[in-house]
Amino acid sequence: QKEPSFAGLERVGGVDLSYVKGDDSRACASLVVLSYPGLEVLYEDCQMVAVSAPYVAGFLAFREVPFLVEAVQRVQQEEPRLKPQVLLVDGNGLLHHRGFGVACHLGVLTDLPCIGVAKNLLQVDGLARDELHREQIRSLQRGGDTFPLTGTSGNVLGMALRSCNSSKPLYISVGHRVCLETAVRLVQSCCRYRIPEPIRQVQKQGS
DNA sequence: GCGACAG
DNA sequence: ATCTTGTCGC
Repeated sequence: QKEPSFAGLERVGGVDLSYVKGDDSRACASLVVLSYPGLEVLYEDCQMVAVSAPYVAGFLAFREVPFLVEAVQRVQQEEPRLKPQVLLVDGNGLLHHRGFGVACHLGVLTDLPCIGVAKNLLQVDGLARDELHREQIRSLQRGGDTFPLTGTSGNVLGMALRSCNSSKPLYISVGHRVCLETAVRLVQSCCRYRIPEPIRQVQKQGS
């Protein structure tokens, strides 16, 4: 995507698993598709699933991705013209211990462009929630302000993004077939509140 | 051994 | 992720 205005982009999706309270094994696997740039809900799907893999930091994909793939297959089967052109995924992409978080898994398995959107920093490759990091967060003055998440290896693993008016940033990383700059710009353009609207709507749908 | 730990 | 208590801002 080289066009600054995202010409041709009409549908942005969000995927999420929301867990039943008090039951670690049952969850609602949800997909929403929003119009772009209007951010109106075009499609919602929620399917109760039995989750078997435990949550282990660094292995989120093995717990969640099978059900997210099924949700993408359902929209393709039932409403193919509403299939999203890009997915915002609750979790990380390249910002991961092994450089391959849930947003990468889902992208490869569905062949859809995917963007990792995490609400908390995954502490990997020297990145830490330390005083330096908190100071970098304080330096983000306005919605859209960013700083790169550069690991000890020297690689830029993602970007911290101040969305809207919230002092707590989002952690954006490449999932699949989207560069980091485009990922940050698209997420920013989907934000009415701190959480970008496709993920906010899918979490509302799940609960 | 202890702390850290996306969702 | 969920739960719980309290605070701030619109």
